[in-house]
Amino acid sequence: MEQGKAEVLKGTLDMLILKVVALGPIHGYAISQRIQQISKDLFQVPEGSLYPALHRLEDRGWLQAKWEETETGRDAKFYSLTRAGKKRLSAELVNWERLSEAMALILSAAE
Amino acid sequence: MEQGKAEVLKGTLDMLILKVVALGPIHGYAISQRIQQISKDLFQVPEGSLYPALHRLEDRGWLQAKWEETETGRDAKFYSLTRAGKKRLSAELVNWERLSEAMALILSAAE
DNA sequence: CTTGACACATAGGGATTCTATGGATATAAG
DNA sequence: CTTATATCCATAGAATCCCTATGTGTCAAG
Repeated sequence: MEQGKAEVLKGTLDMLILKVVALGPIHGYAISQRIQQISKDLFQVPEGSLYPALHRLEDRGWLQAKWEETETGRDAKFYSLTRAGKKRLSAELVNWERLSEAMALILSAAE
Repeated sequence: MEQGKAEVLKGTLDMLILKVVALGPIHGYAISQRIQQISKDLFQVPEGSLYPALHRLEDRGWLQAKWEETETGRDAKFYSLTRAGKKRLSAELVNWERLSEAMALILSAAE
């Protein structure tokens, strides 16, 4: 509720991760930074939320990971979307549209 | 994810209830129907979610309740916003704006 | 007289996320 | 050199929020 940092809306973290990974292979730590950056510093994704989510998405077959080196020579787990992950993302995007439109209907309702 | 009924976005139920109550005094059962109706039948609010939420909002001082008769002669608990509830709602609306804009930023991000 | 709508309520559990903590490596600061 | 900061991964435990399932009672319709 405060001005400044905020948590991601519950239930949307998976979709946000899938979307960022869809922009190109990327490792976990960078995903969280990217979300923060694109959201203009609004959303924080703590590592205790991020990594369990990544494992969940991998377990469900939406992400695949392989260890590679970053530009700076560090080892990092790079994630990319599977075919199922792409389908899942697109379904989640469609669903988000419906839900946020319904939200708008209610929040703009007048007596 | 399916077409048809959906759950409310997690974390938004309190705001939706406050908003509907802000339209005028209304009892619990009708709140859930109203949310469903305004959302064009998308959102379902099961009673097991609704009533605990109403009690929570009352405990926090955002809603006040009194027993009255409905048009059809039944007893029902009519809720209205307290002053604190109005402030809370308006804060939640502002916050929702910020969050959904940040969501849009990420979901429309291109490489 | 039984089914369905109305109206309230709670217990118990599931899913998701957070806080707290841990480890390891690189780089910059002092 | 040593310390702090940033990078990168990970898990345990708790908190939050919501749902399913169940229960009570009333009223109207058939």
